Amino acid sequence: MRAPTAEEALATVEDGVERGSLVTLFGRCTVDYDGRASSELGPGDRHVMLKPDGTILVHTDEGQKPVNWQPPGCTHAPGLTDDGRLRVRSRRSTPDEELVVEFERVDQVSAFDVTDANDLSLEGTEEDLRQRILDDPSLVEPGFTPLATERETPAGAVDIYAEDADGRTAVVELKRRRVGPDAVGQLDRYVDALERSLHTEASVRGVLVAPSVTDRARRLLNEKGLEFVSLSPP
Amino acid sequence: MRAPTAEEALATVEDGVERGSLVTLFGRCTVDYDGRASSELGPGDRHVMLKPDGTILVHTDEGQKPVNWQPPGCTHAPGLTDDGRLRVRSRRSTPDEELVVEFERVDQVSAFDVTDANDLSLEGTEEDLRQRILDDPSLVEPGFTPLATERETPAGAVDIYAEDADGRTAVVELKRRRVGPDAVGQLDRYVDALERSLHTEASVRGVLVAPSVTDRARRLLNEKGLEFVSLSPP
DNA sequence: CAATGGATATCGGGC
DNA sequence: GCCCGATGTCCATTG
Repeated sequence: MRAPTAEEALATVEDGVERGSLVTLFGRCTVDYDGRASSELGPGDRHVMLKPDGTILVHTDEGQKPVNWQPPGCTHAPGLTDDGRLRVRSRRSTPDEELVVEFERVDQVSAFDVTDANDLSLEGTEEDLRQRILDDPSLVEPGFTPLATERETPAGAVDIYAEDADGRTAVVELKRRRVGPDAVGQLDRYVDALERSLHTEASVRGVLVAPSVTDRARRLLNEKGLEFVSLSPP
Repeated sequence: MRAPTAEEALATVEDGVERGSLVTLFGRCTVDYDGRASSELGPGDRHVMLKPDGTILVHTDEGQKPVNWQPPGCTHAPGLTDDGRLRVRSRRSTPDEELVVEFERVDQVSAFDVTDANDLSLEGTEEDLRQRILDDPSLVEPGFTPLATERETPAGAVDIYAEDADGRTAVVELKRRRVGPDAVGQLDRYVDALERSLHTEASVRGVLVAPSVTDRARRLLNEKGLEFVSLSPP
């Protein structure tokens, strides 16, 4: 298939953006970004995708993440440079950001009409782990009784607010996968905030529920007097 | 351009994967994922990208993130289903994961040879903020003297380990953008660990350096006796 | 709008 | 390979 001229490519991009198509480009280009940070990328062969929601993605041959991008909400402004090259500017505000892709050569340009009514069904999330515990609280420990989920504290909402067999208040922090020190700090903040806000004599138990913990997280749990229960999403 | 048959598409994908090209597909497909979590996605029009490093990305018309994906390191296994449809399986181990894309219809298939020697130059990172402080420590406060970066503590490496004008030890945690409670917890862990490991009488100062903090983070800083200095990456 | 925390996070560096 | 923290994180949810 013959490579398009800059003018032909521009026409396809303009029409595709106008019509709400998903537009793709492949060719040799440079990329400049300026916004929350700023970056420059010299010439190379890359794949560029413009989505009708304002997303732009620039992919190289490596990595899952685009080498440059803009999130949804941008306005795509295709055009020609003074020396007749295809250029796409994607701009947004809050924050003020712009991505500019300039093509030395366009190998292919395509526009696709997308019909996608289907939603992703995903299993194995933290929400699934929470439901597993609510369905059978004894998985945490015998006599464990959840009282609320997402209960607000001055430090934020706790995943599960509960009472143990002895009537002591307990806070559960859930993680769908193996956890490090961050999750311990998070749980500690909740326990601390709850003990202050309840201004009760008895201390509040903090329980981290996750498949496993790292050594350092385990040490932090011990230091802070927090507990760990091993449990995975269903 | 005529849409390829499943056999034609398969030949292009097989050849492209074999040759180390970047392969793209557009068409109506279903997607199944099983691994760290699992998901199903019913039929819809999507863009699929196979990278030579083993990445696979499935994009809909919305969002910056692919609706399904596999990170680098997968083996792409294109083939035909029993009823003659194009199917691409991408598999990896550690963790054991598989993504399967099955096409009801292929509108376009392409294979691109990618030459990209250029590296991204990025400015405005936490590293840039650190350099800014090392170049002029008085930006933190008069008499501030950095002694080490990435100094190890039992809780992890601190961004900047320093001494203030009075000879007190100080720990700096850097963030390139506005911070929430998690950064305060991180700084607190470092201060705590250092005070223990130095077993010194004098307490260690903890200083959070970032453009700004949220209300809750500010409250946490006060509770913990930690400090904040407003500073942005250059 | 900002804020908060989850994510199949991804990515890179260190060990 | 695991661990740990940064990320232009993105993203949904909530106020």
